[in-house]
Amino acid sequence: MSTIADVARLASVAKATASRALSGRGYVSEETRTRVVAAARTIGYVVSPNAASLVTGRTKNIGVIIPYISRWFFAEVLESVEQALLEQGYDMTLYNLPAPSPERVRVFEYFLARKRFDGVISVGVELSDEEVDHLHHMRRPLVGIGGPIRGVHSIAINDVAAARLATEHLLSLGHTDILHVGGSQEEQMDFDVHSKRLAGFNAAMLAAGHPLAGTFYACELTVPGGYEMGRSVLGDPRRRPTAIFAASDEIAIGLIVAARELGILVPSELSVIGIDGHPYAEMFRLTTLEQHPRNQGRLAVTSLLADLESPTPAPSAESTVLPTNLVMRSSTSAPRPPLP
Amino acid sequence: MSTIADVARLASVAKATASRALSGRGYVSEETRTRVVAAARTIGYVVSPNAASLVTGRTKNIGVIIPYISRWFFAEVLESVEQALLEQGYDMTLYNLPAPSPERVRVFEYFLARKRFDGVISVGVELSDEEVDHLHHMRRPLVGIGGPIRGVHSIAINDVAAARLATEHLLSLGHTDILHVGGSQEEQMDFDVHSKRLAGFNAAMLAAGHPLAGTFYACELTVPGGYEMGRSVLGDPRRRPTAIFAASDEIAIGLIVAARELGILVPSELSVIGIDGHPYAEMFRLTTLEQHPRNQGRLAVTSLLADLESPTPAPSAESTVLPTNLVMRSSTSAPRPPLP
DNA sequence: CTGAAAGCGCTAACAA
DNA sequence: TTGTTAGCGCTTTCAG
Repeated sequence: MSTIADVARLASVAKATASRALSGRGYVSEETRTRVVAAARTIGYVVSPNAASLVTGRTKNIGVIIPYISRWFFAEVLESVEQALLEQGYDMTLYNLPAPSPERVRVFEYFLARKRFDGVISVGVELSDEEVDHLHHMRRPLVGIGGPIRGVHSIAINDVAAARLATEHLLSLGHTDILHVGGSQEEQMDFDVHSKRLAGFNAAMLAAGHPLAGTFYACELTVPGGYEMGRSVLGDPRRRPTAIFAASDEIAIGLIVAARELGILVPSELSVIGIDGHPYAEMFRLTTLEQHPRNQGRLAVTSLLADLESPTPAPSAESTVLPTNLVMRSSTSAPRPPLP
Repeated sequence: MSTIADVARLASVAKATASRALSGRGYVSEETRTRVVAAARTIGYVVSPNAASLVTGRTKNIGVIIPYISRWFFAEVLESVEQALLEQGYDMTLYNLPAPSPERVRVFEYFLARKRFDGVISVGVELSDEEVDHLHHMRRPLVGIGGPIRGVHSIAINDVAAARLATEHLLSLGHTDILHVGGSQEEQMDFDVHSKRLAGFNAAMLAAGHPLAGTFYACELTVPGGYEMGRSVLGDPRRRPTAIFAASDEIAIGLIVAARELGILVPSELSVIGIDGHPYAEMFRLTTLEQHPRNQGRLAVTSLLADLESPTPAPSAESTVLPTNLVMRSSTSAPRPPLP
């Protein structure tokens, strides 16, 4: 593998000049620049970012921590982040951390601590005070997606408001017998997403004067999770609701599959609304609140790289939540209220 | 950020000794080792892998190229690769390359060319001769998943055999009117997966003496893709098959959703078999050939790291295909032949 | 077993 | 505009 010394020799200049010519920093005459570039091409020279970062302190590498890869929302965020970073010439190093674990400690204390990254994006991970300190201690920008992180910018939707909006949509259609199927209140996701969505649902129901008793069912936030819950809760025609607000599209899809198996027509006999904007929504006649994960990903990258350019004094105490766009997408055949 | 010099000073040893003590390479008395380690702990020292790799040539970082993140199979591979690498103390840098594009060229000529990686794992990407040369030129191990790569080890299933096996399963149940829904023959995926699976299907059908005309339909390899195809091909009762072999579980799921919407009972009126081992298989009464993506991922990592330890002389001309386990998983209610 | 010194590949001062 | 020099943080000879 050739070094910049080889390039310099071939172009008959000093290493420093070759460096300036190739990196674009500092003055080089147009003529020598072309000579250096030509030399680099002929021997197939590519800078060693390791060596460069040793002296510049910049690695052109961003660390990303994320709890799931195969859930739709997270996969979309990841794709958009990777794409945005690549466009800007950055590498993305990925850490997949499903739950608090020994591995997680190791990632924070070892992997993230080695000045290998110019910055870190934390996707859907609620960091402990200690972890935030660890990260801040490195004096590198940090951006969050999915909820606030002390002292840094983050991108998130307002979960309470989203849940409330979704529920109000069902209420406005005339539904009164509405269920919420969401994540377990005992096993919270990070940022208490489960309880926030439940809170939004409850608020809307109470405001409309409906009782809350027996309106909430907890399941895993996956399609099979929603399916199982659907089988058990929709089986009994007497206690069957006319509408369900699901905490995620994946749950909603599972519910719809179960409903159809039980001979319940969706949406005419059962309206289902979810959150995310999942690409399967249309084929399942699902109404959903789009969460625009790709936008969130790009926004995070933009914000992080901006911080890198001009080290903004980190927002002191509270984090900045940039609310994302929330668009209600009604599917081809809109949910209908129960026939009188 | 503290350096090894700080540690050395605090422990009253030379930098070299501190280095030996912390890395475990070279002789250090048990007593000084503990002193050095203690010193490192107190000031929170973590090695800079960049600086270390500059002298050792090892980066403890593996590059991964993958065409999709949100498709189930790829997400699973990614998760398992990341996990296996982390266990071994390696970072994973991810490049998401959906299609041949200018971006792709840049990744190979720039990002992968900068000796930032100890090795590369290529998941489901068929590399051009030029790209393989690029990679080999770096004299770093390379492992493939999904199909052969010239001169290196790779992990893959036998697509022709898998398709044939799936089709034979349907034939053995007594089906004669079988369709294959798979990827377009014009827009091949890498490694010609589409045509291989079609070939396997055709072989089984011919062997059983069935005509091929009108048995193949092409769609996108996604759930909505399968759904659309299902709507159009299952709509007409006269030309409806009794069984379908889908090239992927995602297609199969889409087909089943469409079938159910059209009032076709699955599996009693329509048997569907797919490939992958998707977690939704059971709830959709789908029979599937498991492809064990997580095993493939771990196998790739093991193979790569082994190559790293003892630089095996690359398998000269042809690549080694380690066939993966192929298990047929029958769902709760098995596909049945058409009633006579 | 430990220390001193050299140097990995590169860029940033500073001179020229 | 270019060259010289120093040094980023670490590991590795090579002496001791």
